[in-house]
Amino acid sequence: MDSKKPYHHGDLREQLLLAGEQALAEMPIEQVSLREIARRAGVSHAAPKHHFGSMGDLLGEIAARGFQKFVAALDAAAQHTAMQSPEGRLMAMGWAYLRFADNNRAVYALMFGKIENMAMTPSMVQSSLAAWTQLENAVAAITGRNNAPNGALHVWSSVHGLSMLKAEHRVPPHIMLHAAEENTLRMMIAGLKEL
Amino acid sequence: MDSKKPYHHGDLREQLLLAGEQALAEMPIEQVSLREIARRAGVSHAAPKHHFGSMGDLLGEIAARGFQKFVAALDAAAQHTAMQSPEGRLMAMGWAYLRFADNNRAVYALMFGKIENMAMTPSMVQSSLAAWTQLENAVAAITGRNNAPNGALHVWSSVHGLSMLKAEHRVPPHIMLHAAEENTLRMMIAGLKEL
DNA sequence: CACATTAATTTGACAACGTCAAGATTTATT
DNA sequence: AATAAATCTTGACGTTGTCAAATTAATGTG
Repeated sequence: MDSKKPYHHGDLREQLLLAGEQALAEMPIEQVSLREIARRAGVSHAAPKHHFGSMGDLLGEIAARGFQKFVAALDAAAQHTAMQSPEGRLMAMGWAYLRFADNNRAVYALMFGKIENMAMTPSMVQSSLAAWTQLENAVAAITGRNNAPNGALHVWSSVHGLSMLKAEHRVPPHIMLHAAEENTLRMMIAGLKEL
Repeated sequence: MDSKKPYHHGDLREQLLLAGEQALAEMPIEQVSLREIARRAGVSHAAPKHHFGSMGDLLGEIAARGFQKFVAALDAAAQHTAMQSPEGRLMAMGWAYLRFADNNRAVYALMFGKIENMAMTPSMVQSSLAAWTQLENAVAAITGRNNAPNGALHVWSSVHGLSMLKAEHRVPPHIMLHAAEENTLRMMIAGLKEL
């Protein structure tokens, strides 16, 4: 059912997702509408109905894809630092997290709840859980398995908070951003060892 | 001009702000509309126009008030722990932060950018800056003045991230929340000392 | 190959939204 | 008391998400 090719025009479902991601990248999130996405895909305003029950379903699917790319990015960072120290690996994952948030602003905002009426698809829950597991593993190498959940929450909070403050331009101008980010990641890891 | 009392019906400006805050507390943020707020205030749908140029201006004012309450809450925590250790004080401020986010979900979301078209009023910028200064002072007592800005960013990131994850229900269910929060705050402070 | 069935898309409608312009109504000023 | 200014209402416009019905194309079946 998923693998079937075009019925009518093309694989509209895929086109809508791409158009949606493109729209999110090009315009402020508040003016990305279902009709705008349909417009970009070159179909009528109600065409999406058959592929996505509601706007929330479409955005939910985009967020789910975002989570997959997100997990992949963290994974790549982990793989790439597989033979470094656990601290070095966590540091790299932290930077990968920050980079992802920077390079996928709108999708990242979507993933973490900027839009209320967004469906939480099973695929999304799964990817989200995968990211946590990934993080707990990286943390466990430093704190041990027992403390991994609490450690992971600490790490996630720190990096996520930093991403959000940056994205919403809430970091005061007198702070030198890049150096401060490095410091924040270092402090985050230092704190981890006192758990 | 601000202190003038009712012209026509009552002080509608104030009523609209109250109705808005009430609406934000009672219904999902995405269905809080200008018309809904006007309805709650018992006036016609276009009545707000004279007091707030746009919906964003109204929400901006609500967010600005939120920031004032926020600063006051942090201040109270700082005062209340004035004779404790700097670490104890920062801990108390962290809990105050988390409590505020819990007790003022929608306003807190507003304050940190959940709604895009929100005006950033001067009063809001000022309160926001005040909160940073407050935090930097509390941090300076631990790290010294020079490191305070970077330390404050670390602290804010950690607590803000935790608040957001909680608010958006992104904390995995296998984590015992209250204890994990306490731990996160402790690790945050421990990291601060390694700056 | 014809014909019925099912899937995909369009068209048109609805209620709700934010905003604007024009009119009505009340308060302030002189 | 008369004029001006401020406040609120009414009605309109274009936009949005969603739904129902009509339309079109692809599939399945004799």
